[in-house]
Amino acid sequence: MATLSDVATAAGVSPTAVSRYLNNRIELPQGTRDRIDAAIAKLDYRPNLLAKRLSTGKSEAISIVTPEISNPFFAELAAAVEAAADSHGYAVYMSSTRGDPLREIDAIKRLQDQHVDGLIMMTNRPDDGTLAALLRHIDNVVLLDEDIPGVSVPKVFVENEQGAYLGTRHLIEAGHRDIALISGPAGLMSVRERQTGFRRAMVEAGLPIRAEWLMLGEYSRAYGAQSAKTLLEGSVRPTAIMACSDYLAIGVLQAVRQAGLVVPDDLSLVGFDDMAFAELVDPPLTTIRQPVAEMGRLAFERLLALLNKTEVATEIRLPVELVVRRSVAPFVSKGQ
Amino acid sequence: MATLSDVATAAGVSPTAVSRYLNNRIELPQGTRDRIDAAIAKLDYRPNLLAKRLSTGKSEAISIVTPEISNPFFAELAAAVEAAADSHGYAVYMSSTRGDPLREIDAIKRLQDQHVDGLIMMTNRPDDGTLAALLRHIDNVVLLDEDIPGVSVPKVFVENEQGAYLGTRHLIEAGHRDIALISGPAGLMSVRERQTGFRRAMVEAGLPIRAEWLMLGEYSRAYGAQSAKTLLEGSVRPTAIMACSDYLAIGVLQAVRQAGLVVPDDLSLVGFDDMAFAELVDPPLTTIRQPVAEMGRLAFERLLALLNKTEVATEIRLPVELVVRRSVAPFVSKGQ
DNA sequence: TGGGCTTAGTAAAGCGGTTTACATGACGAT
DNA sequence: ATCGTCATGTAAACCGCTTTACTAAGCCCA
Repeated sequence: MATLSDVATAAGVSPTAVSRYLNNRIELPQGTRDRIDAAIAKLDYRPNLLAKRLSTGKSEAISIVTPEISNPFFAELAAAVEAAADSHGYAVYMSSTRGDPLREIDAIKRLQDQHVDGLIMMTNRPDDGTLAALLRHIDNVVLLDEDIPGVSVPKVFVENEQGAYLGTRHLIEAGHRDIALISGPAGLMSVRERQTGFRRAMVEAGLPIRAEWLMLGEYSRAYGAQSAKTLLEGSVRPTAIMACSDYLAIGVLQAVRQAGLVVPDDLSLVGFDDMAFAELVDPPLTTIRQPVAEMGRLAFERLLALLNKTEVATEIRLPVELVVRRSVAPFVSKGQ
Repeated sequence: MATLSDVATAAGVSPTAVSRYLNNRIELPQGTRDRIDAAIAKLDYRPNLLAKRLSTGKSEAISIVTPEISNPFFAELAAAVEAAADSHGYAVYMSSTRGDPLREIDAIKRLQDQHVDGLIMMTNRPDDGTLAALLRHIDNVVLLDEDIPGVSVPKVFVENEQGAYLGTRHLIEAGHRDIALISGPAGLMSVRERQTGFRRAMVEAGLPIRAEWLMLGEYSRAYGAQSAKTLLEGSVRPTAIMACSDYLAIGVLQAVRQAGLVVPDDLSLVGFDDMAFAELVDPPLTTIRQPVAEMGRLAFERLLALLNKTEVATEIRLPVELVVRRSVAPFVSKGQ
């Protein structure tokens, strides 16, 4: 590979001149410019990014940390971030933590190594304070999708409370009164907020909330199935379920089918996320759509602003919307 | 951040000693080792990777190029690669080409910039020779999932021919004789091979292959739906379809439903890939499973071997397997 | 004719490591 | 006493680029 010096020699100028010319830090007469351009073309010179980075201390790269990149929700988020980053000339490192806190910490350390300029962090487990402590002294991080309490960085979330409210109200409007909630781990912001939205809709409609119908566990298909099974085996059955993720909803769907029942005839169901498969399952899932592409793009833009020091740590909330498909049916009283 | 020199000063030795000690290139007496270790701990020294890379010319990072990271198939592949890379201390750059050849070329250039040590490349469009020409002079690339003809690098593919053969034979064994094939773009290796497998099964069973039932287009849901519509509207209808990707199969599923028909009662269907949603759709899809995790892992290992010069350019074929679910029914003749 | 201002550059010191080649002192052997 | 050898390191160049501070030459103007 040709180096900057090679180009300089070939063009009969100093390396400094070439460097400054390439970075628009100097005005050179046409003749000199032509000689440099010719040398670059002839030698097929391409700057060594490593050297550039070492020298400038910037890497023009960011890292995105997801719990699991093979999860379509995070994959879509990552894809949106990547697209935005790419359009600004930033490369993207990715890492899946697979729920391992150590790997989350690793990613943050990489950032400290100046390996990358900034970090977009997604997590899906409640933090015990470790992450918060680590992030407290770092200022080029953006939190996406889920909060880590106690750190003040830009955050891009959705209207979780409103989402659960919309979903629950949709069920209530269909005539349901006995509605259960299935959600993720208790410590998570999204779980708390969605629960609040659920409660608001129920209270507003004057409906009772049964403690044993509030299932908080994890955002997984398995937990959805298990919770649904428990609910269906209870002495009193709900007629509808608000599931706080599509994965949970899929689990419910399978458990219901296994019990020989049918969604929505025997049980109405609303999901959350609107992942690609939501409209492919049977029945197509009524769910709360998160603007995933928008979230990813915005997160990158916040980060970029942060790097350019034009951003203060602020929290953005993106709207969600109810997508009506076919997993909710009007309530028909048992007596009929 | 503390530097190597800081550590050396604190430990009362030269930077050389510290560097060599950290890289196991020198034997030092216990006392010296302890002083260095203490200095590292006290200063919280962490090596600057950029400097290290510039110096060694290695980046301990690879890049993975996918057509679209939000596509679960590629996301799973990427996740597997990432996991393998991570366990060997390699970081992973990701880029989605979104079908843009320019972005594929970009990724290769990044490699040449020594930005990364190696590249795992996935593509899903036939190459017009541009990529092949670019890759011809590069030796740290591994091709995954799909071929680029004319380049001799390690390749990790699946038994495409056998997969389509198994799927088609499964349909034949269920009594079907009128079987259509829906697949991706004509120029692709996987498409060619799967077509061959399909033909082999048909010929073996003495069944005719109708040219108008060979649909080659693209691996997308839309094309699956459109092809199914065409097939259903034809004067003679197939009773079964071999779809060469689960995305295609989903499209078929939707078109069939739209036509007021039912899978598998009116039409049997086999997919290819066994993506996560394959068992979630209605009916759960009988399909050909690709060992995605294995593919990703193996691809990384090939690349690693390549970097260590212990690998010759060889092509690996991974076995696929038929996963029977509920989208295939025995053929019942119309007369009944 | 010399002082100041432009123009068109350059020298050299970093950035933070790695690596090659060499140095110093102690010790054992002759 | 001297030589060779081993143990224990070190000096300095280098990776390829950026950046700060400086300079040489030319020109204008008084």
